[in-house]
Amino acid sequence: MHSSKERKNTTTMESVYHGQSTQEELGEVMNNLQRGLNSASSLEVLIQNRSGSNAQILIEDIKSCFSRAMTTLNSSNLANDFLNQLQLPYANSQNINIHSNPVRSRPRVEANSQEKLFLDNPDDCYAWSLYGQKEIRNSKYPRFYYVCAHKEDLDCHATKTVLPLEGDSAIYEIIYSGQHTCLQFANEDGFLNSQPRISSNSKDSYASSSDA
DNA sequence: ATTATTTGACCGTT
DNA sequence: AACGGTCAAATAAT
Repeated sequence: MHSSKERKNTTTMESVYHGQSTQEELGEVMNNLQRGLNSASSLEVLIQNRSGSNAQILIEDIKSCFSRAMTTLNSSNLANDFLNQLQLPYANSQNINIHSNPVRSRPRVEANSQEKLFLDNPDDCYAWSLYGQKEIRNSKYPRFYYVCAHKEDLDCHATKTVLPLEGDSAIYEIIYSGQHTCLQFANEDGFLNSQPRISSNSKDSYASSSDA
């Protein structure tokens, strides 16, 4: 029926990495996040003394927002590069748990905002919709293809792929593509209900990927 | 019944 | 022709 065979940017999954990052901007973002977290924590202490339920909910919301924002940065090489260059006090934060990148030196290709990460957890704070999986030639596990869950309602075309890698510890190659245009709506009408809905794929689930 | 996941076909790229 | 990214029908889960 729907023969929407519009081939989009099936860009090659070479060593495509993020482009330039403005360190001032990123530093400001990180500082503001840090300030917000500190203020929220301080406010939480005050709220606990007064036991206000509504206020407590707001506090949780605030902390959730900061958490998601920091996770967003965590899902980007921007934060990693920045923290590696400048030793900020929150460089030891648990939110910055990017794994060492096993990829050798790569050319800095200014591609359309693709970022390849190697993380121990494929989850993030975005809502993704799984639209397919594919057996990959030299990989033991298939690659999972996600598009932002707000593609339809908010016309957000951010995508990501998750490829579990073999190894002693579970590491996932995660490639983010595109921008989350849905984020601009997040703070306007309150929530974006971007609850993480990614199925935490354990390797045992699809270990039966026998011969083709 | 609705939503999520699986699966294979389709098709562009290499 | 092989590979892999996308689509959508089939199936499973809730």
